[in-house]
Amino acid sequence: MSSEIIETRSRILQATVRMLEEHGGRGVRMGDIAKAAGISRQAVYLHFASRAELLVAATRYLDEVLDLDRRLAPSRAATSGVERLTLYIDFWGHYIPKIYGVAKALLLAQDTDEAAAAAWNDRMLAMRDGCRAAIEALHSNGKLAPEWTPKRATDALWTMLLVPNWENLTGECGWSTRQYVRWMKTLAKRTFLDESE
Amino acid sequence: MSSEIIETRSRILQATVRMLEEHGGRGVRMGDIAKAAGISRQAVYLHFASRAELLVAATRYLDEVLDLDRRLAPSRAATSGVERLTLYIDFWGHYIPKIYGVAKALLLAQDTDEAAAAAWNDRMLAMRDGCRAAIEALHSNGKLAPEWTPKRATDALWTMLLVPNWENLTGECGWSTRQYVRWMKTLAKRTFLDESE
DNA sequence: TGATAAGTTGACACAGTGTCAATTGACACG
DNA sequence: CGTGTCAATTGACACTGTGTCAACTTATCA
Repeated sequence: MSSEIIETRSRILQATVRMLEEHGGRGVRMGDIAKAAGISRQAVYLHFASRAELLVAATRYLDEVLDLDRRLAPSRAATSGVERLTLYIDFWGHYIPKIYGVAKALLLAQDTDEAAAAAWNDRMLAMRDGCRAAIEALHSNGKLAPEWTPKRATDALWTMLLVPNWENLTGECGWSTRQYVRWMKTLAKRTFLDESE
Repeated sequence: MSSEIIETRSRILQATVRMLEEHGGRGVRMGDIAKAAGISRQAVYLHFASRAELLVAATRYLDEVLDLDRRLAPSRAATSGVERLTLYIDFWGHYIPKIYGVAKALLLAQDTDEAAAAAWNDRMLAMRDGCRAAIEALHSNGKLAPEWTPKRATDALWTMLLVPNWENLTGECGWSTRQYVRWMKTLAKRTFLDESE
């Protein structure tokens, strides 16, 4: 039955997400995932053509489970540029830890896997688009500090919000995600906001 | 002769650096390096026990060739905290592109290789220490903005200067290293400097 | 009863790292 | 002149993980 196909498929995806979260995205093999899903390694290949494809599907699955659209809604509904900016940072900052395992695995797979690299890239470009929208909103409110063009401000905001920055601050430096988010908001406001008036 | 040993060893290191630079640190195999050095793959193992060890040696070799100490001297000789901070960013910002190939390879090897992960970590901790010294200098000048403790300011500066940020801005965003350095300096001054007085 | 489709088992190709043993070739020393 | 030493070579091989293939099982639907 097709409902069983779907069931197995999502058991695999659940197992993938769980394993990657548990191991910080490192050293999780196809066989480990299969075992965690209670099926044979080969059965995984009946549903996903390659490890990269599985990882990509897992990120999509996570987006769905975590209801990405609902989380994005507040920043999209913001009435001012500043609000949009801070709400977007809020969203993304709290989203990173939830997807970190899968994201890290995808990031590491870039080394050997062209498809994984492309998928990660796509993902980051989507995030960039959120940054662009926030900066654009600020700009059309006339609140973007004059030294910035929208393009360069987008570059800068995007880079600030990259996963490795969160990873370093919360991992190596011991910051909480809450502290991370607070700093990113302050930094973004100080950097991009035109205070004159 | 021991001079020949040294000669071969450094031919390997040169080849390693060259190959990694050419390929952005990706997909360079032991055999490729051997071929580039004009010896057999096995001969590489006569000088370096593993790929990770070779990569670590290559970073040390590069530090020597590029005269790390000389480059570090200006910031160490700075007379004020602000000067120390900006000169350190100058140093590091211009150093990254020179070591990028090797650094990226080490970063990617973290996935499979424990030793590579440890080596990269060491490296980053050394960089952190430079950040700490700059922040400390600022602090003892009474110029560190009051909302920062030295530890948290060090965390923040260190994270800002991480390789992936340079990678993203110069790679994906098309910034020049000069633009990158300029922005990092501005950002650091705005963020950490106490302007009151 | 028989077709279809998911899943299982086990074998295998392939790439890349690292190991091992036997051999070559140069050079130094008595 | 012969001998020992040592870097380097060649070729074989173990190991790990991904991905493929073929034969077989099981359940469901018609």
